[in-house]
Amino acid sequence: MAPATADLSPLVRTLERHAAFAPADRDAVLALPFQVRALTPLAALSRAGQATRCCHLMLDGYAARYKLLPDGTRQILNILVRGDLSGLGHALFGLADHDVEMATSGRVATVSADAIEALAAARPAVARALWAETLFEGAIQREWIVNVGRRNARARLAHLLCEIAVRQDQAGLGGGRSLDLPFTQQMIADCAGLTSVHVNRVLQRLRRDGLIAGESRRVRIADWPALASEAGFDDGYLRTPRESAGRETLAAA
Amino acid sequence: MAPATADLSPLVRTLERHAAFAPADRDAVLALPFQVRALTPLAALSRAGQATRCCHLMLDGYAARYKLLPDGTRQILNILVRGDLSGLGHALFGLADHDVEMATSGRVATVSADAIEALAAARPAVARALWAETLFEGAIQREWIVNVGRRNARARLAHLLCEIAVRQDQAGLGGGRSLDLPFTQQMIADCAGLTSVHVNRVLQRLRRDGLIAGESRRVRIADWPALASEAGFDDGYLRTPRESAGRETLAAA
DNA sequence: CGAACTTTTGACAAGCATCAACACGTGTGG
DNA sequence: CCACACGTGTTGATGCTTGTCAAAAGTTCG
Repeated sequence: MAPATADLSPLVRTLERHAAFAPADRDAVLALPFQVRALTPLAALSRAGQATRCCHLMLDGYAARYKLLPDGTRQILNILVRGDLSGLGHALFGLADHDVEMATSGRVATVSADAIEALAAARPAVARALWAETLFEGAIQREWIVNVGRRNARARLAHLLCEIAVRQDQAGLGGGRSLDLPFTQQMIADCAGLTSVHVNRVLQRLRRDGLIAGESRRVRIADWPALASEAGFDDGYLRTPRESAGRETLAAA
Repeated sequence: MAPATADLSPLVRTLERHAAFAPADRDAVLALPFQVRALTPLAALSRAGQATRCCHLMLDGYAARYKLLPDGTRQILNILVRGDLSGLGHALFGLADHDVEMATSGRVATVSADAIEALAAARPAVARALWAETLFEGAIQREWIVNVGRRNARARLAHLLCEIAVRQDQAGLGGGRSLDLPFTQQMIADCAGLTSVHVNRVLQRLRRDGLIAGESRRVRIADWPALASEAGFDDGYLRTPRESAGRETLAAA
């Protein structure tokens, strides 16, 4: 995968979506002390109930936040891609309220919460960007509530694929509409609040209808307009004001 | 209802859950310029797509954030009670990505985003509290994803009632476990991702089983342990570290 | 006192879950 | 190198949960 970019530049990229950074801001972020770890699937970044004072920046691969219910079912809350921060809240509160673990193999950079808080206190632009990023994550989570609450299985999966494709694209990963999703159908089911059996059937239909292509674990979006339309997908919630003003986006193209 | 407490003290109360305030911090928050408005049900606090540079503090009554889907269905994303801030994200981004409107009559205090940002820039404790409050709202929204994604209708409604009861209690409103919910069943349905017909039936069963009491629009929790148990309700996500350390909470009692 | 909304009820349909196999690929150890 | 175990994907049969449609009864408010 991504070569030896073992620095915090993905974080700079993420934060600069929200606020204008002076060179000194950029340098300050890049100067944060961190530690890179290569992880395998299922490796934990946070465990619910665990005390913690550090957070994690995704460098490669995918991670998933989720909550486990008493009956053993699980609900995935978000998929983390390159540039995403895991556990900002956990770090600030000192306690994790949900689990985060790797969905694929990949690398993460671990940063101490103290260093981040100190940086936020010292540099207003960084503080504002961190706050805005937190608000931004909230917008994504609200869209997930809508997804599981008010869309049927087909639209839910379509929406999930659209969102991940756009977020991948924004992270500077692979070609916009293609999607190399190494997720099991069980994991997709846990994102959508469905069973893996039903996900299997709906995915087959989407494939048969020409909306997606590729065999399992290699989903490719074959017909973006149709998929986005069935999903009721509007990428507005994934764009920041600074971006909307400027460059072209995937969905608009 | 609440008498003439037309100041920003509910905001101070909310923020002090997250960070230790010096008297000067308190005073600075209370000194924010604001404007109180008495609103009737359905009055808008934000409209999706609308440009805005102010946010709203709930003083009395309830409001609801929601998103409308192309097919006309709606999904409520959160219920706002006294002390909650509406539209922090909208204000910071300058654009609303969802609707917020009053669910009952009540009063809100409107504050300009510029004033809040200036205050955050000037007082680190306030900035930190605002950031923490944003993270905190994220925790509530994650629990809503779980609720609509992985619980059946009965547990969803039970969970919703438990959450609102605890949040009301935390806001310093009415007696802990009693709940005076002036919501239509359609509104409850929009919170839970269900239809109003099904909500009606499930509510009847909860009443018949002795978990709740009171006629419509006057729900009272009759058997907290049983209701919380069926909901799989754990109030951990509603408590901040500063609180957990100290005083007694509703669910623990 | 009537209009508009909300709650309630019933009959029926559909979407999705559940259960239980079986197929397929991959990796591992004998 | 083969046999086997294991995780994952696939399929079918069946049934429960929830949605849909429609109408009646109750409520609120001008």
